[in-house]
Amino acid sequence: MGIDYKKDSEILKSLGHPLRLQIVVGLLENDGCNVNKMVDQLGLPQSTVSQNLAILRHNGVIVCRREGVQNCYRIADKRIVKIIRALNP
Amino acid sequence: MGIDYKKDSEILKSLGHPLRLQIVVGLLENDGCNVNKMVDQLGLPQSTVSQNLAILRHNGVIVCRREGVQNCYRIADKRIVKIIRALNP
DNA sequence: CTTATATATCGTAATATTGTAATATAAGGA
DNA sequence: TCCTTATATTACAATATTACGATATATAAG
Repeated sequence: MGIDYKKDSEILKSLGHPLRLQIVVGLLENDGCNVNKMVDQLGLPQSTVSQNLAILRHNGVIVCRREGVQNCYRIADKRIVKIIRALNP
Repeated sequence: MGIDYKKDSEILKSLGHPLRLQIVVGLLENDGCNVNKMVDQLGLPQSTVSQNLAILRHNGVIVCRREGVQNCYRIADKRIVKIIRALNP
């Protein structure tokens, strides 16, 4: 079996959006973050941030863990970290 | 100065399409390829391949060198190679 | 049970991307 | 110059993505 171009390209497409890339880079620098903290930092509507988090989540770029009332987001795996690091050598 | 999210995300967006990812992976394995060879291998209309090559070219993912009547395409730089490699560890 | 807080999802108009046929351009040979 | 080959660009309908307000859901406290 070779490479799954469809699945792999979906990961890259998820990262291929300035806001989503900024979110993921932020999670790389500051591991574990809830939605409202991101909303404050980014200065965008909560629904916009939440919708883009959902896209990243559905494509396996980030994972979400409930912590009481809040949702704590983190980068899903090392592959994502490597892609981001490869971008800025 | 920090990261240029817009520019970086455009690189990832270019790669975030199954055909374009396949083209770039192909160029990684088989450095230097002209358009008709890709058209034959991919079995898609020449205009589709050419248009997607243009997207990759405009975003700095690949470069093009004239060789007589043909155009020889290659991966633009090491960053792209690293991103592709990071995807399949 | 009501309220407050945190977050997700829905609805939708604006915009962007897609695939492909048709057409244009560029180079080399007859 | 005219023809052929290789490739790029254009035009456009179909489809997908976008941002965001409105609304829904979930949890905890009172």
